[in-house]
Amino acid sequence: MGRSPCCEKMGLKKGPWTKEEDQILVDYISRHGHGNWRALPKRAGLLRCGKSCRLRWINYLRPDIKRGNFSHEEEDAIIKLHQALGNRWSVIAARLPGRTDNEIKNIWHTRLKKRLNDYGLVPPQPSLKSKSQPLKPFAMDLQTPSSPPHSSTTTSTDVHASSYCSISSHCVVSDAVLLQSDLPEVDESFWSQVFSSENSSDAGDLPATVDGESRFDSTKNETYETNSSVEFWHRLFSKTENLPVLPEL
DNA sequence: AACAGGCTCAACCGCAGCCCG
DNA sequence: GCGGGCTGCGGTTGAGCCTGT
Repeated sequence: MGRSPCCEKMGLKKGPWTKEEDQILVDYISRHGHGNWRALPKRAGLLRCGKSCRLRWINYLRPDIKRGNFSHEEEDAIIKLHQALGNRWSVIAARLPGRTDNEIKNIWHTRLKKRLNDYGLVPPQPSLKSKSQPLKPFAMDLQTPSSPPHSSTTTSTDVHASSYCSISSHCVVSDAVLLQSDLPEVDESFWSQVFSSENSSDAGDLPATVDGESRFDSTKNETYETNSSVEFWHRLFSKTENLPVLPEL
C-alpha cells in the first residue's frame, strides 16, 4: 500500500486554485473525462497533483454542485443522517444531491454540532469504526410534505434516528425511527427541480425555508415559523416512534 | 478606525480499502 | 494469494472574512 507519492513531487503547486487552473481542469474533464486522476494534471498541463485536482473537481467544479446556504431541510437531514450513520460524510453526502462530503463535514463541525450543544444535546460519537459494514441504502425524503412518505412495511434495515433531531425546527422527538421505507431514494433530478422552481411562480408550494433566508438562529433564540416541512418531520417521527429499534449499524 | 477573537470553508494530509496484474 | 498502485474518505489546518468591542 503506502502513500501515493504524487503530492510529494517537487514543483507541484499547492494552495488555492486560480481561475485559470479551474478553467483548465474543467475544460479537460469536460472533453476527456477525469479518467486516471494521477495522470490527469500532466495531461491537462496543470502543476497540481492528481489528488488536488480530484478534490477541486469534486468539491467545487463539478457542474452538479449546489452552491449556497444549506436549507433547513438539508440541515435537518444532516443531523438525522449523522445520528444514523456517524461521520460517514460521503454516505451522508450521497443522500443530499448536490452537496459534497467536505461541505457537509464543514457544516457539521461549524454549525450543526454547535447548535446541538447549545441545546445541551451532545451528539453521540457513533461507534462506526468499520467502513465496510454494509449499509442498505436509503434516502432522506426531502420533498415537501405534500408528497407524503411511501407507506410500506418496516424492514430490518430501518435506521434508528436521533432524539435530538429536528433541533432547528424545535421538533424534538425521542427514539424515533427513520424508516428506510419512509425514505425513498431521491431522484438526482430532485434538487434541480426544487431549486429551479424556487424562483418560479410555483414557489409557494415549497417549504418556506427552502431559500435559507428564514433559518433558525439559535443565538437569537428564534424559531422557524411553523411550516409544512416541520410538520412533515413531526408526522414522520410521530408515526414511527413506536417501531422497533435497529441493531447497531 | 483599529484590533482581537471567532467563524467559515477550501484545501491538504495520511490512512484504508479496492482493484488489477 | 500477494503486492503495488490508485482512489476515496475522514480529520485537520490555516487564510480570509466577519463581528464585536
